[in-house]
Amino acid sequence: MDAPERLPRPVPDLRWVRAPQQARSQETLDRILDAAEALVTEKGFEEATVADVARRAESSVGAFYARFRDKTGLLYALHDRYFEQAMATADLALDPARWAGTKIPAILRAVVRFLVEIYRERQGLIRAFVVRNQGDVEFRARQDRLSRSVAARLSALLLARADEIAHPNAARAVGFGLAMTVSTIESVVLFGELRSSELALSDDELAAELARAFLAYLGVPQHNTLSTHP
Amino acid sequence: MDAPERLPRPVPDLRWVRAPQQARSQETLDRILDAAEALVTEKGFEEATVADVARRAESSVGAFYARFRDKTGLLYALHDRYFEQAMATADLALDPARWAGTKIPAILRAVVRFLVEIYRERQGLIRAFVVRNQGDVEFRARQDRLSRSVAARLSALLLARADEIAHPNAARAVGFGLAMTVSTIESVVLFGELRSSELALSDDELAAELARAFLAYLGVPQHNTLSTHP
DNA sequence: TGTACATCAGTGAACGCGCGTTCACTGATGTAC
DNA sequence: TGTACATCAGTGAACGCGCGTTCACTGATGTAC
Repeated sequence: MDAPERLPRPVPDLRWVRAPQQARSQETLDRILDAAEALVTEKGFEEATVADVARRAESSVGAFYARFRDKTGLLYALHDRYFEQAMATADLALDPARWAGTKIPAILRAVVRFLVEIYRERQGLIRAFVVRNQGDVEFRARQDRLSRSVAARLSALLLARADEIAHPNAARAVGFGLAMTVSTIESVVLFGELRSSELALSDDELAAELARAFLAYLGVPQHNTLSTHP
Repeated sequence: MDAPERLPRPVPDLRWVRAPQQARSQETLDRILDAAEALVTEKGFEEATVADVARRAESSVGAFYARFRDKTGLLYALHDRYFEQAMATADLALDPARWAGTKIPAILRAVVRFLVEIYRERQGLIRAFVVRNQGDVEFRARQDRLSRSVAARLSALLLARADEIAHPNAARAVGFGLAMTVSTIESVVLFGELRSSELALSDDELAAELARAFLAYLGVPQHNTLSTHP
């Protein structure tokens, strides 16, 4: 769920990183990646200087370039780590077995709340990715793979319950509804839309309204909350 | 509606521009602003060089700095022009008189379609503003003023018809629904979300789905399209 | 167990590029008398 | 109607700063014999 920590460290399938040959350099690489993630989280990718990263990792600029082709390679490597975690998380969270016997409202409420939580927890890093999407086609393609995979899993779950959906085109509705949800989470959580208005919402309220909207859009009847199973 | 053209040119309330004293320099300023808008539209603000702008305006870098404190002043001036137009447009489009006797579904369908059109027409410029919002607090405040004003006008319109709305908190629903709508338009139109997926939508379809979602979320019954007045 | 040599890692000063900003100078417009 | 002077506009080469990237060099680790 909040996966950044100590997984067996899925060394990012190294297209963006020159493979270390000794344990020593593997450690350096780890320190660089961790330092970079922290800095990018704090100040964004453009604002995080290679020298910054090196210093924070208690390494050196030269060591950095021994591992990465260029500064972009770093962001790609960070995205690789994130990508692995996110995919694994989505697999778990959207596993059909897990939701057997559950109706759409309960599923969607849980999923939406979960999305809000993840975006909140990893705000800085995800923001850096989203910002990068503007203008880096290659990078957008990678993000697309992730969101499409999440969409596919969610679709499978919901379309298996298509009888609850009144929208004339259930497949489109699921996809578009998810897109609306994610877009809104991005504006609100990542970029603080609404923050200063009298409409400021807590994360719980945000999740509740998003779920309500999604369900209404699908045309799924919403029993006035409360019961999680019928 | 597509207002960039020849309004009496509301010379941007000149906090960001040093006022010209002669007709000649006024013309130069106009050329610079037009050139800048074109370039920013094409390549974004960061990517548009001061030298680029000067060249395109058939002016010079020095002339540029005779008018603008710095490069940022230029974006602010462009936003001033846009802001004036957008406010005027919103005033017209959301004037209560104009919608007297019309029910919520017809209003929302029109407004959403209109928003999609505007974002499509002025894609490049608006994208530049949105991108700038990430990281320039001052700038975000300006954008906020605009969106809040639009929200207020739309709220007035819809809350006057609150009896059509089933959502338990109509005011919040209108505000949040608009936020969802705008966020989604930004992702889809400005940043090409969904473009490559099998979910790719035309602008008409996008507007239709957005309106459907907004109405469903508000809890406004949707007579199967067709009739515009009751 | 030691010695020689090759490769891997790491260091940080120096380089260079892009771009915003300045500045010394030329020309145009306006005003005074 | 002209002349002198002040201010406004405009020009573009030169400056300087930030930052990514390179490179000559030192030290550590591994391998051969």
